[in-house]
Amino acid sequence: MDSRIGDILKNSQLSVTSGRKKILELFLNDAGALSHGDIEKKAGEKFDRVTIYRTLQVFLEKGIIHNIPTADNSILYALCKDDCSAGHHHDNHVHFVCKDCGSTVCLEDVSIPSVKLPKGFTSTQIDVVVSGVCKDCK
Amino acid sequence: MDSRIGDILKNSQLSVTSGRKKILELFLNDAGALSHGDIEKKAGEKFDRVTIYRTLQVFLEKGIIHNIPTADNSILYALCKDDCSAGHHHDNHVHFVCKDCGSTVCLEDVSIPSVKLPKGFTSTQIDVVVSGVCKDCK
DNA sequence: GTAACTGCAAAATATTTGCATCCTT
DNA sequence: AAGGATGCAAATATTTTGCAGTTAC
Repeated sequence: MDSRIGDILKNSQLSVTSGRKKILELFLNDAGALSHGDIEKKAGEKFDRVTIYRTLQVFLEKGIIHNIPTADNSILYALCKDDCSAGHHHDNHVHFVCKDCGSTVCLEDVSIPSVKLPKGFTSTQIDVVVSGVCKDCK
Repeated sequence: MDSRIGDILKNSQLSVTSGRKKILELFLNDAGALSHGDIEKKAGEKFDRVTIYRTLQVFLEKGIIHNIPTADNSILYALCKDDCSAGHHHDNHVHFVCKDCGSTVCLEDVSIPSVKLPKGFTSTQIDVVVSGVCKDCK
């Protein structure tokens, strides 16, 4: 088992339970983003829908994961990088949604271009979602 | 009544009905984006939830409106520009979500910066959602 | 042992579908 | 008149909440 799992949970002052470990493991193994449904499937019917809801919510609050806005408005979650802390995301990378295989990946190495806002607007977060065809589906 | 309303519907080969006119009017009057709930409220209990669902879906298919991915994953819709046609959106502007007043507006005059994708990736659409404080809430 | 977490049941919401009726063309 | 659009009812799906039993620390 990945030693990072316990560390991440402890760092966020969460009890280390089997459910949380399992969900966290899914995120660590799967480079991409996962929806509630994905987790339910991949976890292998092991635990309750409700537990997944609550776990994802706690992870969000603690800054372990973040949610990704998608063009089709499905709800996706992905691991945050180390420099995310509770309530303060520095999630400045591009998300890519493949229209063929449906997977969503974080393009860590593509930096978010700066956006010039009109006078009076202040930005605290910028999400960029690119839709298209990924390298595996080409 | 705004003469554009009838034109838009006719151009999309849709029957001009009171429900569609009303919903379209809301979009034309309100510069920002609307959620299903917003429409229900603003329409003044006049028509059925189901009609709203179906109308929004038809508008989406015809390219009259598009949906906006938001950081909190609520579903928002906004009018498409003239150069949108059914199934082919050229929705290349930035969306701004105000964390204070909750409104979402399209920043038509802020162009989408180009994004360099890794080898093998092809993009067909880029959505940029900026979260922050708008000029009215500052 | 205590506080936190989980599972089950159930409630509250949201979305989809079928069908009869009404409206637009 | 014919086809599409609407409203109502009901079926599904999704998310939230309460509570009792279990587990982590």
